Amino acid sequence: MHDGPPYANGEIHMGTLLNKVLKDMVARSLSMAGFDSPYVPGWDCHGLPIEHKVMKDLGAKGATTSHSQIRRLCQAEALKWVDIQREQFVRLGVMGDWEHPYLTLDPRYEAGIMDVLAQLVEGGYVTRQLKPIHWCMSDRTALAEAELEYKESTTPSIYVNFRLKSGLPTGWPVVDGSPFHVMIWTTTPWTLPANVAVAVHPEIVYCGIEYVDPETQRTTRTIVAADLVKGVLEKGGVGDHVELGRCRGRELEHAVYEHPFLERECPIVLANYVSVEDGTGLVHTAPGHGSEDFQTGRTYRLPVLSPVDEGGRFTSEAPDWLQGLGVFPGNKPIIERLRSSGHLYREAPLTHSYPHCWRCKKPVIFRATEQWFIQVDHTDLRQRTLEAISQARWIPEWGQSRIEAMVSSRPDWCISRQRAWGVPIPALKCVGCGEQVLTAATVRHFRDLFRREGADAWFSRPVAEIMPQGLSCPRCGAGDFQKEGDILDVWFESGSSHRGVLASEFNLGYPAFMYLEGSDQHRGWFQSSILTAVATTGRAPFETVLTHGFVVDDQGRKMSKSLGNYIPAETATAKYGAEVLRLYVASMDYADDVGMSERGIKEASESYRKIRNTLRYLLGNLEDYQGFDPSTVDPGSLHEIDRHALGRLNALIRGVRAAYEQFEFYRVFQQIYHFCAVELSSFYLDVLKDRLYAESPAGPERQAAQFVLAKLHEVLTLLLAPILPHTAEESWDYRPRSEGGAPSVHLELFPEPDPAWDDPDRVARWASLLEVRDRILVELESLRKAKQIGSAQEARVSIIAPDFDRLAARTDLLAEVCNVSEVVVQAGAEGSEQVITAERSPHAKCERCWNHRPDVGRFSAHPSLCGRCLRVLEGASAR
RNA sequence: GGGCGCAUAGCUCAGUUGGCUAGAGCGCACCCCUGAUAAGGGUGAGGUCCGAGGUUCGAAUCCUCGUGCGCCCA
Repeated sequence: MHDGPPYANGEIHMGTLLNKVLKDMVARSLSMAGFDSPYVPGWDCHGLPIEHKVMKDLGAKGATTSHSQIRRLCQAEALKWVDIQREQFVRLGVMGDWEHPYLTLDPRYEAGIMDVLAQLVEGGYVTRQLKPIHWCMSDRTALAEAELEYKESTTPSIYVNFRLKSGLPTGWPVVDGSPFHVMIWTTTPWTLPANVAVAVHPEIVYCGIEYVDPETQRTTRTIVAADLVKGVLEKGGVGDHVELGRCRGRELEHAVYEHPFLERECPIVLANYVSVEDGTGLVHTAPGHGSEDFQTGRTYRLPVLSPVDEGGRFTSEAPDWLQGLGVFPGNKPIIERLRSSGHLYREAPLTHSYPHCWRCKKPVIFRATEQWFIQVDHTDLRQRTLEAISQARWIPEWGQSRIEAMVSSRPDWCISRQRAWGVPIPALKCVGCGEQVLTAATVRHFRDLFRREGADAWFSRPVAEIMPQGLSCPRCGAGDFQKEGDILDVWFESGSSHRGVLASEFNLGYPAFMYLEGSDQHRGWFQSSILTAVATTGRAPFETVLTHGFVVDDQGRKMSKSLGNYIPAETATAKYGAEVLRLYVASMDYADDVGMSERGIKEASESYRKIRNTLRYLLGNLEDYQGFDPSTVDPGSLHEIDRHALGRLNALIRGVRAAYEQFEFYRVFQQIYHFCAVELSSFYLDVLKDRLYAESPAGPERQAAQFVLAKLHEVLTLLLAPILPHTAEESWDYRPRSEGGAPSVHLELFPEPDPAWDDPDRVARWASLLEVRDRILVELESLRKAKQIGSAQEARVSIIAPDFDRLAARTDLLAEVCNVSEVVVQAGAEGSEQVITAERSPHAKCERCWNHRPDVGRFSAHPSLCGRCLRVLEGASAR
């Protein structure tokens, strides 16, 4: 069992609790099934949320605080939560090497990450490509989604006609001198220099129309989504139009248009995100300035243009009339240019939600920058990963199709982040020519450095001290370098745990037997782990992946603080106790989402008390059993019902062990609980009371019963141990000494069924016996309602049965299992119905055992006792 | 909008390849016990098997289309 590291930030929640408890039950049950089942917990310590928290605490000081100092604060923050969460996990009874967890900020772990990276670089997977990211022009920095604030902002909103050169749908009228256009809409005119395509939706219906522009009086032919024609023309003040043709978007694919102010011919492409909610249904596409555009660009191999520098000014790649201008001021000349060239259909200001920088509050832009990528299709990595996926076991099975779909369609993996709190990508930039040096040899050099000094060395020490000696630029041969500032995606870090934890340091073995996480990790950790593992080792880092659903409330809605259905794990544990919460987790089928509620926890408490009280009763009646050797009990002295109980216990052992093997803890719970409540509490233990309380304390009758009680106690305690570790341990401590065994129940193995108690004939006999019992109990109930009796012992049952011979032999047993004082059977006519009647016993009640017996009163020395009790008492006094 | 799932009693779960009046435990109601007592026992009432179509002699079960909820994307 390899632990997927939770994020070291904040209190644990019910989802964390669910995950950790399930892992613990897996690890403990495997241990008791005879496996070596170590568990090394881990924590994910780097990443934006922690850095974000630290920066917020720093406030204005943040801007002037050094990277190294920020990193020190982040580390303190992460370690603080590691301690808090560790305490909470221990409190939940999760068994693991808590003194030696793995932390992603541990230098040994960081070295493991570098080791994986070196191998990927060596294999040629790692490349540098342009990718658009959120960029603050004022702070000159990349921003993560969490660092954006969405506010209302007013921008120009323009409709532009791009002249179509070819690809008009067949059948549409072609007129010389009156070309068709495609009309696009955008609120960021400044991105038009980077326009390389127009996207349409394959299924949306588009209309070719002809209208007269009210301003220029020019007749124009253009294409707009059919649903938007009316609105678009109204906005432009156009009265009439003529429809010239209709087509689906897919018919427009590969048509070619001319860029409105650059010498560039661009294609119409298809994209599923295009909608008719606003605009024209045709989307201006600039892969350098938008995330979706970038994806579409990858599909169609479009160039990623981003003629904008760090300060948000147009570069020399932009037309000369824009160079040096800021992007927002650039809107105006672009619009004027479009107007004068006749491409502009309409312009108006629009106020809409727009992302702003969390720190300087200014609007941000999308700007393409160079990022490090892992190429998913290099040397067939995607196919090899899919193959590895098919060789792992996925529980539930649909997890496989889920991750397969994701891996099949995932883009290249961008592994660089422009942050402070993480493990650096140790790329060196040649001061002379700007070449980025990142080779397997340099990465391994830094791996060794990080192992010695930690990744902080990258940030705190000058490049000359830490760079490989004698390194020269492979392109220009110069020897001066500077450190690049990017860090690795945290998914790369945790996804490397198979190296830093499984394959080294902790001696856990590779691959892991199991990864067990929530189903969201099909996109997260499972995927980052298997990709890096297949690329570096050729195989999956796990044999089995078990996933669980999410914690929802009792109505199936997600838990959130704002909905008011949130149950804090910490307070629930304090209020109800770890064992109750563990039992609650165990009682539900985690493959689906698990519904949790205060009421549900209360019900789990009830179940827990029933189980606990059953164990307590067993122990209570074994009080004098210490030192007694069960092996001296003659199996022949066991009653029929004792053998029945042990047979049922065999069935329980088999059922529960099978459920553990399938990790179906709710079946473990259902079976154990049912056994405690139905087989024991309401039946066997109730029936046993006469022997336990009234028979001679050390006599064979009572000792036979105690023999069974000890067995029941031992088996139940062992079977419960993975789910209720504290309760089981406590119960184990009180077991009869003669049972021997390990000092802790958690060092024991699961019990085996004893074939001596298997008897198919007995099972059949008891099935019919219990049917008769059910009918007797109904009769007793009507007698009770009639106020004839209170307890069953006050009753005498008469049965008139056609199968007299079979039943007559069992009258004692019937009386025993029904707790009545007497059962009498009479022969009935052949083929007649069985008739059961009950009445108040005519006999006197024995003061000692409370049975109503005919011989009560016959013994002058003890007129209130029955013969059995008199014998017991005389035996006791004779001693 | 797309991918993957889930839906049987108030709750947690059964319900084989379609085949008895859809089951169990808990909870609930009522009753009993007072030698498991912040316990124990008994009886009983609870179901539009998410909905609508379809296949079939027969559907909780198979098919189609929906609805609701969840995770991941967009």
